[in-house]
Amino acid sequence: MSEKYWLLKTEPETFSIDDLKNSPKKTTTWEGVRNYQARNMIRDEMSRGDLVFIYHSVKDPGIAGIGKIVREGYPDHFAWDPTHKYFDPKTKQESPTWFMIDVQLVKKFRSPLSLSFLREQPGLEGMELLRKGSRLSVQPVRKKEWDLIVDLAE
DNA sequence: GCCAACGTTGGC
DNA sequence: GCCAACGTTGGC
Repeated sequence: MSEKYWLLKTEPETFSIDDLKNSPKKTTTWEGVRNYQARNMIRDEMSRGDLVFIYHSVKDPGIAGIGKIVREGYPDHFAWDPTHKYFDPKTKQESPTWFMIDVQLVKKFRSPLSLSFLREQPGLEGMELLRKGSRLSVQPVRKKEWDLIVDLAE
């Protein structure tokens, strides 16, 4: 069973790779995904040990580094907290709608790979991230794309 | 700030 | 089940 590769989006003004770096054990919960397609990947497909790119969206968009899934999908309890911004009144404790994972920092890139730089790279044309209108906050990454990007970062 | 792309909601 | 209206995401 080989590890799989993913990309996780975050808005750095909400939670950045530096926040992850400064977290205890460099590990954080990754909650708040409220999209069914992304939920399905978190709940059904991600495994402990899979690697993820940490992608910063909106402000200086680009891949900032690498993380590792250290806990597989489990119910996102923030959905049941009425005071929390991720509260979802429609989901029930008996049948959780939303799931979260725990992610540990593996490395922060010396300099992030910007979206515009990635667009220029031969071999990445088919990447979900680069598709016009791509909004998924959790995306699968092909092994060849993963390897190419890791090479570019070094 | 603009706006294209996309997901969700709700009337019918 | 269709689809218009609306809200959100996110690049630029």
